[in-house]
Amino acid sequence: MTARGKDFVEELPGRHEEGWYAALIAKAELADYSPVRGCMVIRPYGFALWENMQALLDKRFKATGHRNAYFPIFVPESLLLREAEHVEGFSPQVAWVTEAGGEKLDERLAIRPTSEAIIGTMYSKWVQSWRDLPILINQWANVVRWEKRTMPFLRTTEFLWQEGHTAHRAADEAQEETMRMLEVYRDFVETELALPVIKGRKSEAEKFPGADATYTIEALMPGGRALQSGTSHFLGQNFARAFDISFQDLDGERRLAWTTSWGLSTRVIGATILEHGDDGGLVLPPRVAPVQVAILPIWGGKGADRGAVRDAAERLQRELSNTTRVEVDWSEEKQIGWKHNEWTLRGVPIRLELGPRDIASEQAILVRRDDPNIGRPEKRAVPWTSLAGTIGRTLEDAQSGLFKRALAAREAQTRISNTLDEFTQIMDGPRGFIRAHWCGAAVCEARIKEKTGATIRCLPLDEPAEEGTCIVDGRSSYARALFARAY
RNA sequence: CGGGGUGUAGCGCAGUCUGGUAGCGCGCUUCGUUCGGGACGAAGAGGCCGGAGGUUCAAGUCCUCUCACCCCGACCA
Repeated sequence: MTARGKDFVEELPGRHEEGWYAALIAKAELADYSPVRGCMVIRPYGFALWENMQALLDKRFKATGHRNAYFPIFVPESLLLREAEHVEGFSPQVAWVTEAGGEKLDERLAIRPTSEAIIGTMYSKWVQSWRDLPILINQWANVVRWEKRTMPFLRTTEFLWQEGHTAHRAADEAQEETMRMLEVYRDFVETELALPVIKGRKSEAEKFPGADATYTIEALMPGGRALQSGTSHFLGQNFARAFDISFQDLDGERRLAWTTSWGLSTRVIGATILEHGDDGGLVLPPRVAPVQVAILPIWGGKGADRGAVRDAAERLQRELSNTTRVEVDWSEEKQIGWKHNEWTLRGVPIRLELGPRDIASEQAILVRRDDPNIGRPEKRAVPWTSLAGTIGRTLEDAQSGLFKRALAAREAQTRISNTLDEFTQIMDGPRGFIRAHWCGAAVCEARIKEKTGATIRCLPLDEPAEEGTCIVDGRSSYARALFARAY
């Protein structure tokens, strides 16, 4: 690496250094801090990433029979108070509107921290007969939760997400829906974001306020901390009871509906950045990258034929744009080294260099962002005629490569522990996932959290049955729980 | 909300102890030379020193109060 190249890398803290994440978000222009505490501005490049994620997820929602709708951002206090556990869980985080139109409001309005209350109220009006069920609705929205400590994308006061809310005639149907959407999340996050996750059920202490059961997909970030990346809740009849979502069944009996809710937020953008990024900056999974291929024209020195380079770049852009998201860096002032670093920082999966020498031999130089050798990656000459095919295969290869790399990293950071002492040592050191026996008692869970900072991320669904004893009190356990410090 | 830290040009910082004309690097503008991994020269533009009050002939610097952000904890998608 040249001295200059090194200077560039030094501008960005190393992958495992303090400040890497925040500096990267700023430099790659994903987001910026706003004048509002804890709220960030998602900049066009970051928003394009979110739009790609939305499109891929929304397609899955539609394919599983859901439709989109939109509900108000304000929730009257009386509605929020209907479900006891729900209020208790969310009230410390709620922002209230108490005054509007120059007058104090008779009833204050919550800015939604989640929409079960307002949606449940509407479902109550819409459901009369068993024929009205199921209701399968999703909304893309913003919500506000007054967090004490914020971090771009991972935890912000206002964030964007989607929340699905469904109502069903029977418990098993709602339970199936809960699991179906959990699987949709797993598939989305693993396939599109290349983030390996573990599906599981939350413990009583960690479940959604008001739910009978909460299911989650948990990812492990490079720092050895877990990130809850999506949740699906089986709400039982709790909300149906609170909001009177009832219907007359086939047999003439009046019954309460069974409901579910599930959400995934812009937090996954943070997960994608953390998981795949490196010393050079962002590394975006090709399937969601706003720009998949960056064409970097090399204009050549004085007397070089810039027109020929321009024509070739235009031609390649036109051809490739049928199958990929291509952008040409048309700037003529910046030098090629600058451009390389810029597009590296932005995580674009493939860069194509196109200079006078390449024009002569009708080829382009292809460089992969996922090449671990950031400063001087492998450069491959590809003839124009086979470029589209090569790029298609390379993008797929990069996508699966990112997933495999992340999976291997997670496996390397997943440990089995049979004693609390050993558990504590791991949490004081490398952290990561720990699979340990737990008797199911909340006090034992709390004890582990107090001693190590780790919480039960989930009780993995595919965890094999295994007789063991709780690492805290020694009582019997029949499967290992998954522990980690959380983001 | 506790504990620690930082606010000075777009960004990164020095100057504050010991009060006396606002500095440096990068970036930006213009011109010229360069151009296959962050080029070079010349000339420029850009500041209510986070905010409010106070002390003083004089405040970036001292005092009081505030606000914001960052890091570490407790709370959380």
